[in-house]
Amino acid sequence: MAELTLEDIAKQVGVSRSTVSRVVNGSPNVSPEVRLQVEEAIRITGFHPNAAARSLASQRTRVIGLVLPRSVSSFFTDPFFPQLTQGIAVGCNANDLSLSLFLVTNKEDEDKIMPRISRSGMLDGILVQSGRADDPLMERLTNSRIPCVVLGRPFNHDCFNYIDVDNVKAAYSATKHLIDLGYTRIATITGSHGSTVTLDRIEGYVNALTEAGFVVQPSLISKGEFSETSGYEAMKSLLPHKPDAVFIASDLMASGAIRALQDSGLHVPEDIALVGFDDIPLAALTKIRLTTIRQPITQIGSKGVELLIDLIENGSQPPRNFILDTELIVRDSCGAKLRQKK
Amino acid sequence: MAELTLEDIAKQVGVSRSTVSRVVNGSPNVSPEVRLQVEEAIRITGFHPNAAARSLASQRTRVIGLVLPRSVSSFFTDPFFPQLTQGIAVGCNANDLSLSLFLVTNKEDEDKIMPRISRSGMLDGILVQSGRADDPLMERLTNSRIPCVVLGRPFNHDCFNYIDVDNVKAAYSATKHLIDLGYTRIATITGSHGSTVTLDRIEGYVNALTEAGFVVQPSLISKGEFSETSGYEAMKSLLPHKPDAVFIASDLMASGAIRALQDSGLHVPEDIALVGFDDIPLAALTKIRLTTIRQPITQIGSKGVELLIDLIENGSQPPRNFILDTELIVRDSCGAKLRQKK
DNA sequence: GTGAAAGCGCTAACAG
DNA sequence: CTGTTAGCGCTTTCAC
Repeated sequence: MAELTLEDIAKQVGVSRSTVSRVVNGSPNVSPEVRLQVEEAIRITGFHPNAAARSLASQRTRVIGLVLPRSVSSFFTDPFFPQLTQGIAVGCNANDLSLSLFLVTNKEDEDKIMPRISRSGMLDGILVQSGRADDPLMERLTNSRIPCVVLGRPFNHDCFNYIDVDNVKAAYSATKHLIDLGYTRIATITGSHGSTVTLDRIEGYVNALTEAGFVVQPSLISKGEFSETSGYEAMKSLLPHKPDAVFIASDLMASGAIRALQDSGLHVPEDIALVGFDDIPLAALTKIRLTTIRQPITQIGSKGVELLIDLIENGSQPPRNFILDTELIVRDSCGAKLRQKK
Repeated sequence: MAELTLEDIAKQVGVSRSTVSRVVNGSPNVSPEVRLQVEEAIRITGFHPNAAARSLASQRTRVIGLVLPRSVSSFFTDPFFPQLTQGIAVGCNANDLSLSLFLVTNKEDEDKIMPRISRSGMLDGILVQSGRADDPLMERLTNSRIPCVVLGRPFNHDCFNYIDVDNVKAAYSATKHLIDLGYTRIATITGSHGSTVTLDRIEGYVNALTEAGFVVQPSLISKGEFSETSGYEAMKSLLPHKPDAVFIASDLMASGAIRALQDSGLHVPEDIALVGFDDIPLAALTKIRLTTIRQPITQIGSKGVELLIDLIENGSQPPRNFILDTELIVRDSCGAKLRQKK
């Protein structure tokens, strides 16, 4: 069976192609009787308008892109990204949008994919997960005219539409929680170097310490890069400096840290208390349940879709942003249940 | 700047639109000099052909879809899916294809998404992850004419193009490994009810037991559904029946099983030996490193893309399939290092 | 090797 | 409220 066209339906009902088009697009300018007839014909035949022709004529594709840059090397090791993707997918489904996924794995990908993204008219808008200070992708994207929402805080946040959580505040509250529990040598394991999340979370950590009158000790700040293994290594390197608590910038790294502690014969939270970040499913399932900062990951995704749709329909000036709330989830790893709050 | 068209480039170089089109599409029928000039003009202007117009004229979109049905509820809890997605993305990048992601989360999604997938000409072909016996999606997909590759073994595998591993053989080798190590009360935790992976893995388990002269005991077969929690529950329910080893249909469930064992004060592998399935990154990172069956997850994805491209270009009859190899990865949880092989 | 011309199936003025 | 008429930007015969 050859694919049906508007014309076929029009002929069948005895109206013009335009009328059928109006019905398909929900235009009010169609008489009820005609509308019913056309709808019936469409239903019976299973007609579905051709997407390419539609896009060509209307300059709209109803497709948005999700770009995960090279810096996101951990698409499948950290549940954060799949969960974000899921949130976006749900938002797309709800709005009759299709989602195109661009996983950039190397420089060649980037060079090949970028023009397709920005110049071929294939996408109505894009979502980019990025918080790298120096991501070359961001610049290329800014130069293109395509509506764009960043998931995470862009380095130069005045120029972008973005969705984020207040990482400074969240890290502050995590660290403050440890301070309030009476810990005095509070370390931190950071995220990847150069990303805004990492900078913000360090800032929150420093703020809390400073506010409480502690001196920030560089030896208690250990660099991770969001992977489990990096959490393990970072924890190991922290041990000689005898921290009694650690704020860790992701749950995945926290699970690595726990592994390092186990290997060293130390107990959580008795010997060292831990607070993580993200609240991935794993956090509640480890043997020592993780106290952590919950991010509304799914909502970041769906809110991003919402904002993007708005930009597409109403223009993107001036840049807007939404800061979503985080929540401290107290479980076992912080030792709150063993200690007395001050 | 308005978007450039073929015509603009043509005018600029002083040739016809057709010639530019030929250059863009790598047709051999262009003189070297003209080709060079056109290429130069394209490079300078940054011209990129309009995807919609191209699709409309050529009936090709260079977009393929990845459909993850409702039954895949665990897109972000089990690393299997993200990893598969990554493999597919890499395959797409390598072949200048775009990837459209359809995460079906409920019945409404399915009804809305399906016609878009199969009738709107938006996709050149699709990849479906599915192994449910009764997935309604599969039937709808078969009825549509769109080239389709199933990732996993479809229930009625004669009718489909698919990529899979030999789950029967893999489960057999996992179970056989436990038998060879001298265990005598070997249990299994299965995957979700009704999926072909689950059936196949049970079959392999039964085969190994039978071959070794063991009687298959229903009380030693516990139903999971691929989630961590279900692994935990399944292990708990197995405990009263005193297994000395368990073959578990996924690493994620295995990690749940380990948690259950820890809660019960039992040690792996001293009290109970475990073999998992998948070899997700986590498997090598748990405190008790998991012996498991490694699936070439990424390759399943990229091979799927490859086959799909072939179907699109050369037709899909007769149905073809590729069965990829698995490998038993011996680590600590099976107790191989404590026991003497027979 | 190159150009002219005819669509691909749809939307969007515009006229009635 | 409805039909007519132009395209949207490209591919693809078909002549030359």
